[in-house]
Amino acid sequence: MARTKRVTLRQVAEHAKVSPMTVSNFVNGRFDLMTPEMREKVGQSVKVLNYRRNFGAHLLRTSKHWSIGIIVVDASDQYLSDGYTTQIIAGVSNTLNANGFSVMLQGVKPDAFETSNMLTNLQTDGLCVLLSGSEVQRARQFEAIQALQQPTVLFLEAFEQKSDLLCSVMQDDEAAAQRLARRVLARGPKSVLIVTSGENEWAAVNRRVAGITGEIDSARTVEALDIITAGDGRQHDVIQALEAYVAANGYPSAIMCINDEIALGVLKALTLAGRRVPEETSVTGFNAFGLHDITATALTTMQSPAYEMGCIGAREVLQALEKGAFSQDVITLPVDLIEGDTA
Amino acid sequence: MARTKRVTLRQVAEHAKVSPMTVSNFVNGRFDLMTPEMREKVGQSVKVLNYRRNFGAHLLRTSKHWSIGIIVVDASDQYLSDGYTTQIIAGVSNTLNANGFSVMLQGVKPDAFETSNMLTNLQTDGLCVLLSGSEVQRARQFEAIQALQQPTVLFLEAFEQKSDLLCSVMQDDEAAAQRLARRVLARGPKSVLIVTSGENEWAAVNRRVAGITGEIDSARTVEALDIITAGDGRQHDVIQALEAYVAANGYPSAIMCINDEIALGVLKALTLAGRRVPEETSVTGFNAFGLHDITATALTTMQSPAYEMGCIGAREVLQALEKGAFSQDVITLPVDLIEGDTA
DNA sequence: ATGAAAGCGCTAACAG
DNA sequence: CTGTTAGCGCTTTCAT
Repeated sequence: MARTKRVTLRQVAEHAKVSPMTVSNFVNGRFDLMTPEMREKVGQSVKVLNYRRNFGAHLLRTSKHWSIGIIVVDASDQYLSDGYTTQIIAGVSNTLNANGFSVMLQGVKPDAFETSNMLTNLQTDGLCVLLSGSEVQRARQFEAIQALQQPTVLFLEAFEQKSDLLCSVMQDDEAAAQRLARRVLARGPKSVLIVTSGENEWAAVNRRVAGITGEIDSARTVEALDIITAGDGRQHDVIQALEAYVAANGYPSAIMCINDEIALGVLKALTLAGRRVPEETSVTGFNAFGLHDITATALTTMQSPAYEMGCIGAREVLQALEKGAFSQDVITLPVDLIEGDTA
Repeated sequence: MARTKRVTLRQVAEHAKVSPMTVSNFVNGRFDLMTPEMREKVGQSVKVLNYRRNFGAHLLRTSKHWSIGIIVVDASDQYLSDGYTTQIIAGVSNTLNANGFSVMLQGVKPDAFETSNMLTNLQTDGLCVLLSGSEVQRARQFEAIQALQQPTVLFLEAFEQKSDLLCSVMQDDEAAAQRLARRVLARGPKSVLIVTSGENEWAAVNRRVAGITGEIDSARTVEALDIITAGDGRQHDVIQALEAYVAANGYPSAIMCINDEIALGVLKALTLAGRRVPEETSVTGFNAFGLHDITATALTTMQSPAYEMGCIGAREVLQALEKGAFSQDVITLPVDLIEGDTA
């Protein structure tokens, strides 16, 4: 790594024949502390020498990292395979980058959270976190975050315990699930099957299930309501789980899936079995990620404001860093219904 | 941000009643420079005081950031919407994190590359880059990278100009395209249509087109070979572009799409038009991202080793940082055929 | 409006 | 094996 040594502030000062302090002021935009000629002169030298401040020295002095960490807790190495996650990250990173902050990204397994180098190295000013795992694991993750004493935005999840350093940004999963359930109920289904997956246990998934079952229970028109977990939620598992269910119980009149990927798997299984959708069995997804209309019959699903959530979360961290407090404890965004043809 | 001041190395030294240097040695794992008792004593103090080294001071002294930047050049804000990209990033970040490095991520518009804060702030030891844009733009991006003098891994792209600081990690798009074309040619199509998109101009796309056309030309069995560009490659554009083409030329006997998303759009259009696949028209995709078998007839496509490419690229940067040179200029990985039912 | 002095927390180099 | 010295490049503070 024989990199040529970088130009220092002092060298610029010598070049411009001023004191280092004036150069520092120039670099930091404090132009009111110098005459226009001075400013011009120093500006020239900075440009000529291609000066860039040494980040380490700056950091040592100011202890501001200008960096926000994004931690994605996921059971799989492929922690960016979910469109929901990536949209949030895109929103967060674009907003932060536009404000001069850099973004550190790390995917972590649920039980490795506390020991991840994002948490141990502490090179950030704040955090954005997507938790997952069992309730116990999530609680431990939550504790680890609190111990850091950094302003943190928690996506998709809110904890009882409030703090000035914590802000939750979520979508209204329960209301969305209710909305979707109402749409399904309009067809007067006798039986409803909910399909979830066990790969990642998101708090949001529980809220969706709660929303659906609540709405169905209070309607009192559905005779049978079952819930199955389809392995890790991929194609193969979904089809297999559905086949097993159908073999024992016959086809339900409606299948509500906890996300679009599962719904597409269900849709395929039904199509292959020659079952008409939605006439014989209606199907719904959740959290459209751009491929809901890829099938011949477009999937009925919910459109989450993921990118926007990312932007909002990022703005909240920035505000917390600037003003010392988030604007709110919990920010909940509405979810839109995509009126497809499967329910 | 009234954060309690962090414990310093000096304080640990006082607590353990040793010199700061010994603590430093302890923290940096140089245990051979101290007696076991010393090591034990310092270890206790470090744990009791919950000491963590000040990153700024460490950086100022060593000028090692322990950080690698990933830059994704994309025309859209949604720079993480492509499964190919996200798999590469997952591979890169997991590998780097496992080796104690953190990862900085930034999405950049093609013409904002040089001014992105990743390039101007220079807080990284090395870079991993996914370029896109017109040839002129990509050339400019390439120049900007060279100016940084940091070891850089270029994904999906290789430039003429070689350098010790540069390494390309790619998949063999041309060979893969040829392989796929041979599969298509086996059905003896009279006419072939290639569908690309204009959203991002990846160098890889050009190689795929070259592979397909080369194979078809040399076979001399196809009467008509056309290429169309379907807007930004989304559903709507694809269907519209295909309809326009068909209205003018009729249905081709084979449609080869430059990626899976386009292929799924084509598949939908054909299904809706009642055209049988692959009997009347065969269809192929490229770069399967997990949804190739979501449709009733599984898509014939190519499986790229994206995650692995990410891991390999990351290992190369690490090696370049350690030993001062990459293992190779260009690393090319093979692409596997996924034998679906659409071609 | 400009400059000089001091020190942030750490580690390389050397002395004991 | 342990300690001392010096200084990385910058900015805060205070003096001019």
